[in-house]
Amino acid sequence: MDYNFSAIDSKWQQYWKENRTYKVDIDISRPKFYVLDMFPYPSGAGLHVGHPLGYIASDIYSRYKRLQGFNVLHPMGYDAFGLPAEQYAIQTGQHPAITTEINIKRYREQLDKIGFSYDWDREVRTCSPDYYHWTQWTFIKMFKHWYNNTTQKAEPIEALITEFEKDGNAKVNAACSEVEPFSANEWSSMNEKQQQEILLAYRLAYLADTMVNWCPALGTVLANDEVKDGFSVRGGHPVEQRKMKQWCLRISAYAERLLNDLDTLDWSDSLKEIQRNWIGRSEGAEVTFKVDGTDNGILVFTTRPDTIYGATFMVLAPESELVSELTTPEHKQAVEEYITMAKRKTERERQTEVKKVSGQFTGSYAINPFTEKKIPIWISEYVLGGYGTGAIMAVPAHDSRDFVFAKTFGLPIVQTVIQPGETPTDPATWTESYDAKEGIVINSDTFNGLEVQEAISTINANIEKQGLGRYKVNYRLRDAIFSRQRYWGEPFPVYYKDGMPYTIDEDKLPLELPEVDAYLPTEKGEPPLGRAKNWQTAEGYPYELSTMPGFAGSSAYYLRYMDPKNSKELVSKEANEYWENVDLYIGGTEHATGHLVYSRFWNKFLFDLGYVCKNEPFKKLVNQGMIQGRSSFVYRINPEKMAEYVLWEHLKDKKMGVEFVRNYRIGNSKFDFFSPDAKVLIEVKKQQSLEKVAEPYEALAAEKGYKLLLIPIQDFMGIQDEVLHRIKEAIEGKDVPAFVEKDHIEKFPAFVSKNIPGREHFSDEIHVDISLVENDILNVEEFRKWQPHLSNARFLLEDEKYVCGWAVEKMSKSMYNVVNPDDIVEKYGADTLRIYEMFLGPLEQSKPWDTNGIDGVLKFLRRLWRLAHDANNEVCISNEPATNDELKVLHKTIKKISDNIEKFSFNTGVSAFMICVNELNDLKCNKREVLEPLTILIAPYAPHTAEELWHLLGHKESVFNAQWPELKEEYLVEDSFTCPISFNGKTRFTLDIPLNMPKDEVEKLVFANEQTDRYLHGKTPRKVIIVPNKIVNIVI
RNA sequence: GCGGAUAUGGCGUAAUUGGUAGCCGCGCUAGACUUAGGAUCUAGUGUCGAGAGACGUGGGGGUUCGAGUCCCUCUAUCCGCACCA
Repeated sequence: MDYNFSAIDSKWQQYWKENRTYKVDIDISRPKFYVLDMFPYPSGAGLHVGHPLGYIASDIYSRYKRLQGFNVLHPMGYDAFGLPAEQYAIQTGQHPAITTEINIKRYREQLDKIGFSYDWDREVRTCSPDYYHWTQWTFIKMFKHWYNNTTQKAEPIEALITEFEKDGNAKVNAACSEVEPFSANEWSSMNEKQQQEILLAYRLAYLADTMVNWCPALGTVLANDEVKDGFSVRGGHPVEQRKMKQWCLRISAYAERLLNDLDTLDWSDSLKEIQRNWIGRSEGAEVTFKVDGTDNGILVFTTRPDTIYGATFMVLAPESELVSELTTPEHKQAVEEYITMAKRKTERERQTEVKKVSGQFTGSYAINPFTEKKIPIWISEYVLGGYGTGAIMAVPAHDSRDFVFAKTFGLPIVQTVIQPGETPTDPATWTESYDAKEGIVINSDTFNGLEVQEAISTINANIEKQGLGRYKVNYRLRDAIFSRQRYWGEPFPVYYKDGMPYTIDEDKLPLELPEVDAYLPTEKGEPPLGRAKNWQTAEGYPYELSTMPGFAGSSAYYLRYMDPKNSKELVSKEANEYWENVDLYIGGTEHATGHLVYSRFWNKFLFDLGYVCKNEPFKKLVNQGMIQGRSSFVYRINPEKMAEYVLWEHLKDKKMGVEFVRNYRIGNSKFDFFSPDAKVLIEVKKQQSLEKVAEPYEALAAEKGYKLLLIPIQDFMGIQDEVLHRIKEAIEGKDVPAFVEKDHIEKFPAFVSKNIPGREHFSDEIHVDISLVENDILNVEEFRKWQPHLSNARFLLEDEKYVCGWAVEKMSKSMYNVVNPDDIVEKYGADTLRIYEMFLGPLEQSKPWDTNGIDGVLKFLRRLWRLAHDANNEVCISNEPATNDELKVLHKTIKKISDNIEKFSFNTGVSAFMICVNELNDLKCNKREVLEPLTILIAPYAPHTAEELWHLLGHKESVFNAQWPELKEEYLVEDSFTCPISFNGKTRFTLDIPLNMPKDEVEKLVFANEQTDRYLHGKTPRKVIIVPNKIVNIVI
């Protein structure tokens, strides 16, 4: 039988399904291994060849681990709540659940065709009530816990109440929103609403007025990682800042643990760096500056207490609550105008205006606690309300932003740090500030002469001693905003009583998403859930109308896979203690600051509560690169540009005998061409435009005594000769009609091949579906059928072919460059697709999809197949013992393949297989002793082919129940080494030298060789370097 | 602006981690077989040179017996963050 991949694919996919080959259960007799893919959002577009890249890699790894005796958990599911399904629902009225179901079905079909080893019995969908039951449950737990900074963990809210009843909140060291101090007595005298309000400030899931990213087009708020450059990541709609009451998760409480525990993870440095950046830890001091003439103070955060003597003014964020209090009557109007202006700006505008300096003086002054000088208090947008204390001490000499601000508003600049050995200059003459954190302190009283680092700690200590402030660590990480004004998400298990939120009882979970008549906001502007009937508790308390964001469902899915059918718990203790956490997680970098932060937080919270046994969810993480598309372009002729270009090419070289100029002006009228000698004006335009200008142009020409040629460009291609003829006649003084006959009025879209000269001057680049293009040559007939308006398309060819342009871009529907894996599987088979994707290059690297070379992979699989078949394609396997040469090839391959899989170097693995098959081919080896282990080796890469070969070798069970072949080093040992002999570092020839030969003998051997004399050129070597079993280098 | 990564034949890439640069595949050239086919097989293929040989891992410099690999510097591309005090 020939290598019939489609028959093999379907046969074994069927077999795996029927025999539940990939079903896994807890088995304490075997070590576990958990391999996880980032589950996909099932979009309407289906999978493209980029999606499976990571799945194939993790599948290879899973199968490899299984063959090594591990009990491998390798599940898959769907991140099924999300915007696109909802947008589609708004447009069509179809329930998102239906759309999602259809898409999931399609995804599943596509995934099945590639032959993954998922245990589909463990599938999860974030949108199914059995699943979001536990998302809601976790939310309730967060609502009922607070973060104790002293113990560094989440603790039950009841413990906090007990503490309040005993001592008030004075001794509580919590990560919380701002709360006024109160005593035990005050606590007991509060009514329930007041108490709830205080507790809300402590809860890990809390409701608060926050500045949010509001996207008017989507009608919802977005998380920071859902916004990029002031536009929504999904849809690209503008985003603005707005203050709204929202659910938030106090993820900032975990900032330090999220940061520190990064060190324990086997993730790439770049990814860890992105997370460190996102968490953004900075050490410094919190210092209070007294407001002049009052008892109030302004608290600021600074990382540079060493420069406090250089603080010559203060700046508040415009949204700071202190502003109204500090603004004096004469500055009130200007300040208020400034604040209104700042509020109106969208995130986008703020970002583009980063370099612009703006601000207003409040009229008030503060006292610098060290210099005791009066310094003015300003407000400016460059100080952010959400970071630090929303106020800064400005040190213009040593901070570039403060410097620009001081320069703009003429504020004083005082230098307090200098590079050793330099003499101070007047800061007013500087062009930029000295920001570096190194040097010697000056102008700072008793601290003069200290080195910056010493000064920071000394002044810090001084601040604490004087009671001005304290050492403080700040994080950039903000709490996660957790409400979305959408329909297609998890409902909050929350109802409102007396305006305060309460969670429903856990035994009432899941709180199922209600039906609505439309997926749009209500007339009152409430979220879509406002349309649901009876959306309230049995007692009549209204439920929350927002739903949870996308990351809610994806934050703990890896836990649910461990025990997906459990209706009593998120995950049983037994399952969690067996599977622990994810050993290998593969996915894209796009989740670096979103999902991967939220998941870690979520896991740490559950860890604090004792529901999970591991502190971190994902031990090792590998980011696969993106597979980009290779778009093809056709060049549509722009008739106006074309006509001008072609004419100009003729006119500029005096081909007409007279000189022409381009773009000639008479008054306000512009003509395309003019010849002063022949007194001819030429204008090229669309017929309709010409008719409009004909009259005034004729008048103008008549007035000057010029001849006027108005040339319509409709289908210019067909009338070039005619046009040129008319111009010639005009130049020669013959009387010519102003209009060329309109004999080509039909609209023929015309396209020009890529390498036609001047193409870039007269055509527009248009994406063309890549299925119409092969090797950059356009299939002209198919192209005409592609879209109705192209049926009459005409082409300017080169060598009778239409050559397309191309570019590497993101794979997307709109660029017509999407490659569907189904097509590749159909044409080449699943195993070829799998191997080819791995062969493309290193897993982490982004690369364009390019099928050049896929034939090589198919050829390789055929050659492998033929090792076990004779010339007539009959199975032919020898039971003779293998020769040493054959065993050497095999064991070399065992070593390489194992090493490469461990290192995730799948591309070099493929290369090793190719070498192996080539060598076995040369040896004409069809021995069972070699082919059997080889089949196991290749099974992770090419599971279908391997199963079939395994079967042909006489086995009844799946190859995945076999054992990974054992490496026998003894077959790899060589007795001699081909040693390069180099002169001055340049290799000249090689010598076979017995392994481990003593150095002096090697030297003798080398100098006994006549080739050595040739390269010595009669000179005596100055030095001979012999690195045993590596190289010999002779220095002359 | 800050941070990270990358740069090797015509193309995708490889190099035991400082030791023969270009493995494997594509493409290309030539040949074989053939009821010419986008099948299969064989040989060749970094550049210059008839040859000996010289040159060659983005550019320049350095360390070293020896550098694609280490150090300095510049350039280009990609990615992340971006008024974070």
